[in-house]
Amino acid sequence: MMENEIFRALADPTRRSIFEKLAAGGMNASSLRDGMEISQPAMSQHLSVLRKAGLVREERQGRFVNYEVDPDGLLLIARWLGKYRAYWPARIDALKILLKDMEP
Amino acid sequence: MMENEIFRALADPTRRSIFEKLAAGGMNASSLRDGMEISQPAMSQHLSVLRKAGLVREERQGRFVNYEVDPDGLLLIARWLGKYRAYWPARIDALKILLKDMEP
DNA sequence: GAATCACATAAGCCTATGCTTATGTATTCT
DNA sequence: AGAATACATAAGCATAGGCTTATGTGATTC
Repeated sequence: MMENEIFRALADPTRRSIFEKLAAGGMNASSLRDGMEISQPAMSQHLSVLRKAGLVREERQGRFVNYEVDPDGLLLIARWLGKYRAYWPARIDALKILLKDMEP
Repeated sequence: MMENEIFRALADPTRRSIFEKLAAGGMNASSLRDGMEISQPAMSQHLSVLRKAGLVREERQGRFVNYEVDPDGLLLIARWLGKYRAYWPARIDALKILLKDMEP
């Protein structure tokens, strides 16, 4: 799981939508498609990209595969953001406090 | 400046390198190229993408153009990350405290 | 004011990427 | 066992994205 894969995964708006949907609660690939106008293979491919980036993880349940947000990916983004804390605007200045714990 | 432009800008490793270099201190486009094996037009194009994404801002100084990190872009990422605070791993749990201030 | 410098833009090429249709692979149901 | 369901993978296509070479533009220097 690399920084590069994460940002490339999030560069696609459809994938960010999928991720956002999963953040509201884990679900299987079919449920994810509901109301999304996306083909089954396209969804499968997007989930694969998200999974390889560490943003999402899967768990087989019978013939369904349940997907959920993987905190590991979010941690990497937080770390990336942390590198630039010197430039954070004042509104998130408080973040500085916790950054000590975030350093690799 | 949109969320989409930000993530797409950061999806390219060269652009993340440029951004990281700028985070160490503002400088002009030529200085940015030093030790980077990148053509002048390529650098100019990357800077344009970063600027349109709100990650970088420019200031003309004579015939040089000085670039520096734009905190606005970072704020957007922080906001995006904030949406998923429920999934942040324990190590950045402290972030929750400040999130009240980050909400739009 | 002509040459030079710093940078931006244009046009074209090549690869990456997201989609489609078709097919493969588990798992469940009858 | 056979059909159906849920999903993954393969192959092909069309567009997007990053690079290159060439040229344009604004500022400085001689």
